[in-house]
Parts: sequence; C-alpha cells; structure tokens
Amino acid sequence: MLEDVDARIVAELAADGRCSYTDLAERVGLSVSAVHQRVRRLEERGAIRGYAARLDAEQLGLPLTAFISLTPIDPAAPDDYPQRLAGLGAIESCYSVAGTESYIVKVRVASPGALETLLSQIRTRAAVSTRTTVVLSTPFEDRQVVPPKETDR
Amino acid sequence: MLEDVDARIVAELAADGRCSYTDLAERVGLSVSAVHQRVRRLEERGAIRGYAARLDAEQLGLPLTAFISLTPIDPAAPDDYPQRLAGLGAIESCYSVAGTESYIVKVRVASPGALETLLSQIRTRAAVSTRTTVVLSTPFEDRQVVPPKETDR
DNA sequence: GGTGAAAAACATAGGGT
DNA sequence: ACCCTATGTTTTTCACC
Repeated sequence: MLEDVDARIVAELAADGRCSYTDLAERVGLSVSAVHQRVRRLEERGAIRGYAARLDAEQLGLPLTAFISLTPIDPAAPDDYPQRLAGLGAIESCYSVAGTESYIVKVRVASPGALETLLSQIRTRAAVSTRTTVVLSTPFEDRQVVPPKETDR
Repeated sequence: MLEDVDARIVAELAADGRCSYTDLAERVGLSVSAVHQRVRRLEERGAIRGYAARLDAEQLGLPLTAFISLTPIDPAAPDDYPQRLAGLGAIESCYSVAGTESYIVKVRVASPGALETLLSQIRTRAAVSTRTTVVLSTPFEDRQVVPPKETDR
C-alpha cells in the first residue's frame, strides 16, 4: 500500500507518464530531488513497473480486438499454456481464470482473416478449444483505477 | 498505417515511454530533431495517444482482477451503459461486444467484499445481469502487439 | 526523509540543405 | 524531410540538514 504523497505521484505518472520531475514536484509540493528519489523507490519496489506510450491500435493497423476463452482439450495436460501462447504476437494479454474456461486472452488483429489464422494457431499450439467474443467498440480502456478508500475493503 | 521508421519509434516508446529523444534518435538512426518532429506528428495524428506509468495493481492495494459480462435486463432499454458505468472507479476498461452478452468490463478491487459491492452497484446502476470471471493470475498483460506484416491480413 | 546547488544531459525552436 | 546549432530546461548527483 502507498502512502499519500506516493499515491499522488503514481496518479500523476499514470495520467502523464512523461511528466517532468520539475512539474511533478510542483504538483505534489516537494522539491525536485525529493520527488525524484520517491519515483526511483517506487520503481525499485515495483509499484511503477515502467512507462509506455498509449497507442491507437486502429492507427497501427490492428482494428479488430477480441477476447478468446480457452478450454484445454486434455484436462490432465501439463499447464504450460502461457509459454505456448506467448510466442503469438497478436496476443496482448493472457489471464488465468476461475470458471468453466481456463484462460482468457485478449488479441488485436488486422482483419477477420487474421483472427481466423490466429484461432487456428492457438488451437494447435495450445491444444485447446476456443470461444471468441469480438469487441465492437471500446467506450473506455486502461483507465487509472482509483486506489480504494480504507473503508471499502 | 505506419511507415517503417515511425513503426520503430512507436515500438520503442511502447517499450520505454520515458525514453529520451536523444536515445530514440540513436536507436532509429536519425537526428534528434527529426525524431522529435516525427513523435510530435504521431501524437497529433493520434497514433500515440499519450504516455502512462505501468503500475502494479497489487502494490496499489487492488489485488483482485475480474472480468464481468453484462446482459441488459430490458433488451429495449436505451444503450447508455458506458456512461452509467464510467462513474464506477473500479472499472478499468469497458468493451461493447458481439455475442450473447452486451458488454465486458474489466475491474480491479481490493477484496472479494469490494467485488460484491461493485457487482451490486453495476446491477443497479446499469440494470443488467452479470456474469463474473475472477482472474487467478496474469501470465502477461498489455504487451506490445506487433504490427502485422503486409502478408498476413 | 528532506533541501539546494552545480554539472551534465536533454528538449526545443530556428534557419539552412 | 532531414540536419545542425544555440539556448533554456531538466535530470542527476552530491554534500548537507
């Protein structure tokens, strides 16, 4: 859990990852070097795992997003699905989940044809059956989730 | 679609959003000012929509991730679900999807109790029934998805 | 933890090819 | 489109509180 000032720093960097330490220092009311030091510690602790440009998948030529649920064909097979799937560049995220299915992956592809190819690759490489849910639009995505108040645990 | 050098710039900034223009220039083999100009254009075009720190949800006090599928109770109700859901800070992403359900949202909460509260808020605020899939672990997430080769569309 | 100051590195704008 | 140069800003380190 984060202390108050750290929480504010993290919130600012989540909203603007390229914000300068000078700006950051003004916003949180500390000196530049104090902020710098705190950011470094947050990075070392792993609370901040890195920085990334937020990209527009459509403009990158990947207009089609889908969620694919995976069910192992052989329930007794060794569970190395993530490794098998990691090689497929179209898979953006991979979640192990509770429920009737074992994994959910989120993919970005250029076209229905590319999705078809990808599904066949997933099925053969991971020996799973798949259930695909196509995304029609994305009202919002990757918002900063507010840290919970002490009250609502 | 992006031209070759722009694609490399975008890839570098996706991997390291705080990379300096000087480094970027070296990596792509252009002068600093040329790179700077290209980045500005990518930002103006909207291909780069911003920059964000990548945070560890666990360390922020949100160890529980879930996907919730939403089905409207009244199929004829006006479709303003995203606005109704946007106010709930625990919802990180919201997708309109094709399939038996209408929306999938991804949430981050502090505890099972917080998830229970959230589900009840979603059901009352949006007049939907819900189906929840709890994430057990995240082998990988928000990877950079490689832009497709011209061949595999 | 925090500050402030100095050196090095960087961002940014302008003019030139 | 790109490069180079000049200027102001930012990052980074360090000695000190």
